[in-house]
Amino acid sequence: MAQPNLSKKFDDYDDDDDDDDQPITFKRFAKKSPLHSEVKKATSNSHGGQSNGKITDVHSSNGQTSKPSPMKPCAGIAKQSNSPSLGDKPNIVNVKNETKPIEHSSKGYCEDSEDDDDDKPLSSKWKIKSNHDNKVVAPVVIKKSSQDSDDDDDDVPLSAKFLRKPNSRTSDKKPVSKVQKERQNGSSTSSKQQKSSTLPVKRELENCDSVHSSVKKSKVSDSAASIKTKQVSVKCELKAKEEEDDDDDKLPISHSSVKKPKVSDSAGSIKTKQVSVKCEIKAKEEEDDDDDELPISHRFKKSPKLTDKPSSTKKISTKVTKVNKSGSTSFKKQTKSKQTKNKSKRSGRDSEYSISSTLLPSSGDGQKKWTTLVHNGVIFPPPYQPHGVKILYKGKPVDLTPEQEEVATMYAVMRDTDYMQKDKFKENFWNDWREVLGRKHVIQNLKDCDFTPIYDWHEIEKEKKKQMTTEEKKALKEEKMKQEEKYTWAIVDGVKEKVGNFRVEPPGLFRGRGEHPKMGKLKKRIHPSDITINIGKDAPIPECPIPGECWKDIRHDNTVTWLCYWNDPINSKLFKYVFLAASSSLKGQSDKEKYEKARLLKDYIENIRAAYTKDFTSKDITKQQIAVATYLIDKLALRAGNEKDDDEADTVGCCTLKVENVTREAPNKLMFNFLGKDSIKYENTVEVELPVYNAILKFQKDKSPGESLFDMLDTNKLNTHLKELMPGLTAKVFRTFNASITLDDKLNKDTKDGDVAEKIVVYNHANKEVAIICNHQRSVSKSHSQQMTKLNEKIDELQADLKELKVDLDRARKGKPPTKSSDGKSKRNLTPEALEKKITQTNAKIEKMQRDMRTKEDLKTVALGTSKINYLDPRITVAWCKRHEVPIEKMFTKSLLAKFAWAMDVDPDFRF
DNA sequence: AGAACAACTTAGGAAACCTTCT
DNA sequence: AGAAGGTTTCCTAAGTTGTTCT
Repeated sequence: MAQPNLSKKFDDYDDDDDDDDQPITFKRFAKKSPLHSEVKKATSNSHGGQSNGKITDVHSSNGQTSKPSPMKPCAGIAKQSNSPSLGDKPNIVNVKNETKPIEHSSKGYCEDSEDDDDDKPLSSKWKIKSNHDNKVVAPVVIKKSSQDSDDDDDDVPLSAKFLRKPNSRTSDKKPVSKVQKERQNGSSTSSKQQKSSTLPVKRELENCDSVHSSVKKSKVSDSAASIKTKQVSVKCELKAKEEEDDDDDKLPISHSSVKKPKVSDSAGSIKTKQVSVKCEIKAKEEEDDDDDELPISHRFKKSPKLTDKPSSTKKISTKVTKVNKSGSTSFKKQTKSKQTKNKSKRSGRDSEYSISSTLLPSSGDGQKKWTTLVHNGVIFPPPYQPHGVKILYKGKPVDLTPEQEEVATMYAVMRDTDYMQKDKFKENFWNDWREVLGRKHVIQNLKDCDFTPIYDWHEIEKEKKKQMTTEEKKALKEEKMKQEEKYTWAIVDGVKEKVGNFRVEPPGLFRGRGEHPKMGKLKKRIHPSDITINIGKDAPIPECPIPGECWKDIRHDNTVTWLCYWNDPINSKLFKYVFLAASSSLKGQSDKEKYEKARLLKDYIENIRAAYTKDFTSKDITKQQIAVATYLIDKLALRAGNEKDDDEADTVGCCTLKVENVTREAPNKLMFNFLGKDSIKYENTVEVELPVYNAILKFQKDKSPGESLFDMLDTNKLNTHLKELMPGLTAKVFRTFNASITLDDKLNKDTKDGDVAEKIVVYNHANKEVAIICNHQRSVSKSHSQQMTKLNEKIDELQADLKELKVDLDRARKGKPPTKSSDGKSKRNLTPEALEKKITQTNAKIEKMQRDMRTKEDLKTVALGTSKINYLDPRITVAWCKRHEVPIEKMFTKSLLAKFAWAMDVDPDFRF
C-alpha cells in the first residue's frame, strides 16, 4: 500500500490549532524595491554543483570566522536545532540579528560578502529602502502629493505619457491618482461587449479621488529591515543580551516567559548587534480608520510610540491584532522599526513615503526578503512498509522486492481513477516499473498483471481506518501533530510564521492533468540529499530527520523566500519549493502589492485601450498582434500563454493560441475553443470590434490550423510592451484587475437592503460572474445528478402535501374532518388558520428548495473559490461587509481570514 | 534575441472535516 | 449514530514573470 498509505499518514495534519490565539503579525516593511543586480543572487552556482551531497560550510558573513567549518549536516547541529520553547505560542522571539543581506552559499569559500549597504549610512539605507524602491517598482506607487516629484523620466517614460495629465504635478514614476479621474469619460474605445466579456469600466470619479488621494505609495521597501548592524565582538553580544533582557520586561508576561528560547544561544556566537523582536497583541483600536487606505507599511509607521521609544532601535515590535468576535474584524498592526533612529525620515506620512530623488534604478528582484530566518527544515514521509500481498502474473502470484511492490501498489490503488483508462498512463508506468523490476523479471508485460489482491488489501486497510473510533483517530492525529509541530513554523525576522508545505512529497505516480505526456511515471522518493536548505546564517542548521543522511546544500540567501527546495523528479529542470504559508507577512505583503498594481491599472486602462485600439490596424504586424493580444487579454481575461515543451500537456494561452482555436463568425464574432491551464476547456463566443475581427482574419490567413495565431509574439515581447505602458504591468495584472473591478462594480450596483443572507446571495452572484470571466471550473460531482433527482422527488412530495393541505383547509372551513393520510392514519384536526399557516410554510419550503436547486445546477461547474483566493482584492469584500453589516466570517474561511489579515482594517469606503 | 534557469502565483481535485438529515 | 452532503484544507501540478546565460 505504499502510496496511499504514505500519503495518508502524511496528509492529515491540521494545523491551525494555534492560530486562534496567534495574532497575525506584520512586522516587516514592505519590501520592494528592487535592488541592484549586485545584490542578487550571489550564488546560483552552488546548486548545480555537488553531486555528492556534501554540505559545505557556511561562512560567516561578518568576516569573522571564515574558516570553513564544515558543517556536519547530519551530525552537528542537532542540539541547537530546535528551541523547544519557541514552538509555542508567542510569536515573539528573539533572534540574533543577522547582518548581511545577501546570501552566501554555504559551499563557497568564506570571504566576506561585500555588503554594499554597509558602507552606507544608515539613513541612506533607510531612504533607499523606503522610497527609492518605489520608483523602480512603480507599480504600486501612487504619489500623494504632487510635490515630490522630480525625476527622471527614464523610468517610466511611456507610462507617464499614458496618464492623462502627464504634467500634473505627479511625478512620472508614480502615477497619480488625480490624473485619472477624468479619463473615464472619453472612452470610445470601450467596446460593446457581451455579457461575460465586458471590459470593466471604471467607476465614478469621485470615488477614485478619495481613494487615491489617500493612498500614497503602496510600496515600501523592506530594506528598512535591512539596516545593517555593525558587527561587534563578543562584548556586543553580551550587551545585546542585556538589552534583550530589558526588553523582556516589557513583554507581556506570557511572552516573556517563552521568549528566549535557545534560539539565541544556538544562533551562534558572533553576533552583531541584536535585535529583538517582539510582538504584542494590541487590543486597542486607535488609529485605524484613516489608515485603511494606506499601505501596511504606512500604518505601521504611524504608531508614534515606536518612534519615540528610546529603545526602539534595537527592538522591533510588532503589534498584532485579532479578530474580534463581533464579526467585524479589525486587525491592527504596527511594525517595528529598527530604523527609528534615523529620524529624519518620518516627519509625517508624507515625508516618509515621498520619493526620494536619489533612486537607484533597478531591476525587479533580488531584494532582501528577510534578515533572520530560522526553521527546522522539512519532514519526510515514512519509509515504505511492505505488505507482502502478491500480484498475479498470468494468474500466478509473483514475489516482488519491497521496491517493486511499492511501485506496484501505487498503481494498484489507482484502479478506480480515470488514469487507468489512459494508455499513456499505463505505458509510462510500465516503463518505469520495468526499470525497477529489471529486464529479466518474470513479469514481461503489464497486460498480464492482475493487481486485484493489492487493490483489495488496500480497500480493507481503508475500511479499517474508517472503522477506528473517534478517539483512536484523534489520538493518531495528535501524535502526528506532535511529530510535525516543529516543522510547522519558521521565525522570520523574529516573528513566528507558518510554513506552507513542510512535508516532502511522497513517492507516487505522476498525475499530470489532461493529456500529459508524463502521466504515470514514477515520482521517486525524495531524500535529504536531494534537498537544499535556505536559512539565516546564524540559525542552526536543521537536523536531518533521517539518521545517516545529509542535506544536499545549505544556503543563506535572503533575497528569496523559499526555505527548501529539491529538483522535481519528473522534470529535473523544475524545482519544488517549500515556502511560508499564505498567512505569513511575506506572502501578505506581496499579495497586497499585487492588488495595488491592479488598482493602478485602473488609472491607465483607458489610455491603454485607446492605444491598442489604434494599433488594431497598424501596418507593423508585430504591433498589430500585440494590440489584438492585449485586447483579448483585457476583454477576456486570458492568460499570457507561454511556450510549452513537448513533454508537457498541450495547452495554450493568449500568445500561444493556434489558428484552430479561434473561429470567425461573420460579421464580428469570434468563437474561442481551446484548452487552457490545467487542460480546462475555454469556450466562449464574443463579439469584437470589427478591426479586431479583421486582424484575426489576417493572422489566420495562409496558416494551417495548428500554426500559431500570433506568430510574431511571445509573452516576453508582450510583457515588455506592457511595461512601457505602465510600470510593472504584465499580462496577468489584467486578470486581477478585471476580476476585482467586476466584483467591486457588481457589489456596489446590486447590493440592496435586506438581510444578511440576501446580501450574501448578491455577493455570490458577483463572485460567480468573476469565476466565469476567469473560466474557473470544477468537475461535476459524481453524485450531482443523483442529488438533483432526490431534490426533485422531495419537491414533488412537498407539492403533494400541499395539495392535501389545501383540501383539508377546504374541508376545515366547512367543518369537515381532514382526509386520511396516505398511510391510512387519521390526521389531527386543525383549524383553518393552522392549515393556512402550514400551507404558507410548505410553499416557502418548496420555493427555497427550488432556489437551492437552481443555484446548485448553476454552480455545478463553476469554482468560486479560486477567484476569492487569488483574484478578488479582499479589501473590496471587507469594506463591503463593513458597509452592509455582514460579518466577515461569513465571507472568508478561517484560512482566508488569516491570509487576508492585511486587508481587515480597510476603510468601509474603500473602492477598488 | 532567445534559451535556460529560478522563483513565485494560480489551479483543480482529493481528502478531511463539519453540518444536517434520518 | 450514521449517512449524506456541503465546505474547507491539503496537495501538488501548471502557470507567469524576471534574471542570467549563450
